[in-house]
Amino acid sequence: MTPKSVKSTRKNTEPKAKLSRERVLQKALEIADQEGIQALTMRRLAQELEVEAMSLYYHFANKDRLLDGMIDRVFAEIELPPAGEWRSRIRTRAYSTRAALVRHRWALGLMESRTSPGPATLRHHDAVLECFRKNGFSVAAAAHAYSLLDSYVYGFVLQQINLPFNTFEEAGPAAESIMAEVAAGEYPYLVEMASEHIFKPGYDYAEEFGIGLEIVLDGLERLRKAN
Amino acid sequence: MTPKSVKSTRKNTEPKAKLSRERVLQKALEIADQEGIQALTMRRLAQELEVEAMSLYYHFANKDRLLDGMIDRVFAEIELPPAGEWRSRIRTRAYSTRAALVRHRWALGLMESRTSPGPATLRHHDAVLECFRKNGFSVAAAAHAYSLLDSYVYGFVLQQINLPFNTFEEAGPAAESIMAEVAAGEYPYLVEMASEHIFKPGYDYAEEFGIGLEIVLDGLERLRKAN
DNA sequence: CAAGGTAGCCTTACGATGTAAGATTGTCAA
DNA sequence: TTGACAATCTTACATCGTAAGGCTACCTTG
Repeated sequence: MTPKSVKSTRKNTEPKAKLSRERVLQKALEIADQEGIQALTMRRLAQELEVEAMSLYYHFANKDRLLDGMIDRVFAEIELPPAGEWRSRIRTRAYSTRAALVRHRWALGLMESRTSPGPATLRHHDAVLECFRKNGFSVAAAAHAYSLLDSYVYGFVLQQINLPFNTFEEAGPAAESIMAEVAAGEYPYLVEMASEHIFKPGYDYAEEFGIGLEIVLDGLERLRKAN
Repeated sequence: MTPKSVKSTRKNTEPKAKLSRERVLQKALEIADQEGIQALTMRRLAQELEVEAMSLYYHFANKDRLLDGMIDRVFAEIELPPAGEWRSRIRTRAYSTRAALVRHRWALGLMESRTSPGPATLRHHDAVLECFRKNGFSVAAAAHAYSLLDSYVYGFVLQQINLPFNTFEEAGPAAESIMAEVAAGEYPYLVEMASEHIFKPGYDYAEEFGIGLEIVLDGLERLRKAN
């Protein structure tokens, strides 16, 4: 099947690596990661792969299927430690999920509207459920736990991505334009929060993640015991 | 061609309502709510307003500014009860937020990439912070609380929207195609969850919301006491 | 070997989209 | 009357996803 032998005889110019689902997905991820999802057009993607746009349609029915595939790749990056205490395994998974979604900032926005999960996604969900079920969670409790956990993780990333800045250091320029609207005295509590908490050296919103996560994990523990 | 050569100051037989930021936003919400955000094009919007597409650009610099305005309208719909115990006020707000985001399913997807909050958004955040600060939350605790609370709410809605179905009743048709992929025995815990919990009469994922929310509120209470 | 099938990529074309540039009109103050 | 400004329209263009079909090299089958 693999035409390894390039016996094209004469004038076989150069490489022209063959197209494949994987190669297309790989390049699509690169473009979206580096330049944003709006930079990912079929023509642009094809160009980077040294092909014409319509060639992509041999491997993907349409752009939506391509996006589905990209989402599945992101889920494949999320790791669930194979062994250990359930709480630390779930914690690791939560951090891993956040890392993947921040690494691929376009992924969350794509999840809305995309309702057909790929194999990596299904496999992942199954593994998490297994972790719950084998550690004292009833079926119902596992459902509650999963819902709470993922809601928190997804929601946190959504907010983190929307933030105009993450750390105090990079806030500098943005801070002024924001404060300009805000400082008129209309939003006293936002001003308080900004000046006394957020606009302080060393502040990093990402660190909030761990605080909320431990609270969520405590909640999961109670779900586990309750049933 | 437009026979609107109205004599002068007198209003004619309802000739043509004037365009305005508010009227444009209103119609944009209607279209997006009823037919999805992809149906909202400048031409379509203009048509519904009985106007040409380019006329919209007098009121909005570009489509992104229009979308910003729409998001702000959604935030304006979220209510925070003006009085009462903090826990019940925050609970009400959480339900109200979820309702608004489900009513306008396109809103969450738009929030990614939109980083300039409108006045209603700022006002809303300010009111919530006030509620925390006046009820024993330190500045830091209020920051943690807000992060956790909104992460949960946004994340839950994100999942709810992505679900192919919400209740058992509407699951019927979709269930089969899903189970077809899944039933091969590769995902035993997903199958268990589906058959023993989700695919049961009366199941409604939306009800999970309250369960997780109370756990989150318990967490907030502990944040409040801790500092 | 020839004949035909098929996998994989390309060419051309079309309708839809956001919006730049500038023309046109209605209204009102001077 | 004039002129200015606010609000809307006309025209045009680059870019997008993708439908329809063509081309070519390889493989199978006789």
